[in-house]
Amino acid sequence: MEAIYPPAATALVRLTHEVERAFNDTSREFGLTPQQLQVLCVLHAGPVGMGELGRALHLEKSSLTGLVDRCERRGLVVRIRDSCDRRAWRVGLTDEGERLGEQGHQGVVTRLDKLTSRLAPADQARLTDVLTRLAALADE
Amino acid sequence: MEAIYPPAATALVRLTHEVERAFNDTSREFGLTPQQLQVLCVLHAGPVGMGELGRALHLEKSSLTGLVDRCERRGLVVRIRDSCDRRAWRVGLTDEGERLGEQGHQGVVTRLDKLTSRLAPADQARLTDVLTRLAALADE
DNA sequence: TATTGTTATACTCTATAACTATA
DNA sequence: TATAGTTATAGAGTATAACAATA
Repeated sequence: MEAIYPPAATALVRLTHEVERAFNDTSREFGLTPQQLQVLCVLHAGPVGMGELGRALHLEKSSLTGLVDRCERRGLVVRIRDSCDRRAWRVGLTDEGERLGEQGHQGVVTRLDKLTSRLAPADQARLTDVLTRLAALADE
Repeated sequence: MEAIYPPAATALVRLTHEVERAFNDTSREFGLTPQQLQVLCVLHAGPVGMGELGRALHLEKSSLTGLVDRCERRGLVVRIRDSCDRRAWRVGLTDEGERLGEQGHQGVVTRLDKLTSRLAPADQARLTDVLTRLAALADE
């Protein structure tokens, strides 16, 4: 697969596989799906509306309905009526969701750190610096 | 989501979303699923056995059977009997699979280049350098 | 006996279209 | 009329377990 990508894209795609692997392995370790772990990560910052959650995850609203349903059924999240708009819901973590989100996050970070820590310290600093700058561009 | 990751892992995860988005958008543009495009990318280097393909994609063998079935049904790949082992199959691209693989690859690269090209030239060089080194570590 | 791959089964994930309820 | 979210439906993706054929 590497051969057909130019350098920067090659490496980005290659590393994406590692991040996906970290998410797959970690979520499985805690009896979650990768998508459920994603939800827990997004909600760690606090409850959000379904619309906002869907945009964060790049999902159609009906896809999100199902995902939140399954998360709720597993006791990870709860739907709370929006106090201002009776059509809307906010989604927040349960204690269990908070706990698994923390542990899952830690598992992903640990796996990724295990990889990046093998770089020379100067390279680690450069990696963080350039990636952070690139991530900022992607956010604009 | 950013808030709970330390710098390097944060940016890696954030950029993974961009790569996934590039794959999602591109594959959709060509009427493929992201997983099917992945298969085309792996097979671009030449036919491989089911076992090797499964390892490359980190899939259980039964999952791969289904994925290859659907790719075959769409005319993207063909199964060819292994000449040495009558239990085994090799999977290769059809002309259509080759064509869509090329175009899909180009679409992903174009999207990612559009992002990285916004970095200063010196940063682009640093990005490629460090990411390539990190990818090499992940391959060991 | 061990290995290669498929089948059977059960979920999860996702999108499109149609719908309900509220704004 | 427009928006927030759900339901109905269909297909894709994945894993586990049991199985067939070959080594």
